[in-house]
Amino acid sequence: MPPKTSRTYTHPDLNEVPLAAAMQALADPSRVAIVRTLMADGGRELACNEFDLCQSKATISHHFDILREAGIIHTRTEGRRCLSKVRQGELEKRFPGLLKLVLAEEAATPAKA
Amino acid sequence: MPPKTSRTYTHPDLNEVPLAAAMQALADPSRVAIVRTLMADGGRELACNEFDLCQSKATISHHFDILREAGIIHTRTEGRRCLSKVRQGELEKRFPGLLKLVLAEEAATPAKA
DNA sequence: TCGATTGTTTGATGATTGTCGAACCAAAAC
DNA sequence: GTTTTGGTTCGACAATCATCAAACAATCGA
Repeated sequence: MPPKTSRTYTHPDLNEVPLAAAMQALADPSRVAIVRTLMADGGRELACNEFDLCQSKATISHHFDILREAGIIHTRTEGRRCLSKVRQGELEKRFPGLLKLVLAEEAATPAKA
Repeated sequence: MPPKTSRTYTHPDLNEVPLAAAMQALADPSRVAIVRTLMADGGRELACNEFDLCQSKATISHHFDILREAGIIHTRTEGRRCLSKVRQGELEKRFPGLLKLVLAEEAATPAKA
């Protein structure tokens, strides 16, 4: 039986998302860490509490909001968990190479960053 | 005879610039407009007052600072003008595809952006 | 039904960012 | 030498952003 009032998330049409919004979302270290963790092993779906972020639950929730609103991740609820994954295909189509840049940067990041 | 104390600008080694800094710099509409104007006709060098930005001189100076510090543009003085151009080659090498994304976005920008 | 878990929302705080006018500096034009 | 022009710096302000504690909501487990 479907849940009564379970959370549903709205996801923008990526064609409606400006590049600046995606860049703004990916300019924050915490959000980049989220995306990289999701993209490990080719891409997977993870729940909010499966990240090693050392931040409050409110902050993490906030960051997932921003990534969702920028069209970078897709989120669905399963029981009391919310599961998110990167919208790889659509993202690549809308912003070719952006995700690759972000993933490549992990290896290239200067020590002081 | 070389000028006494003419402005000289320092430019970061692009290998020292994190992707997040470049993205942050390019997430602002004014700075993106600057980059696009510089890149029109394949790339050119322009002075600060050759942009149609409708902002105060202090604000424009501020935006050029950020682009320079993010390693996106190179600036030199010529008389009382400062001339800037996009560091295309180095930028493409360090962040492959980033500039292309920014330039492609102009055509693709949703009406409401 | 109650307790635990996952996640959201609210309101607040501090930091960061974009903006500007005014004052200032350097070079060119007169 | 003075005026004009291009650009920088300073200090201030408003907006935005990242952060959190506390309270709350929905679901699962006992």
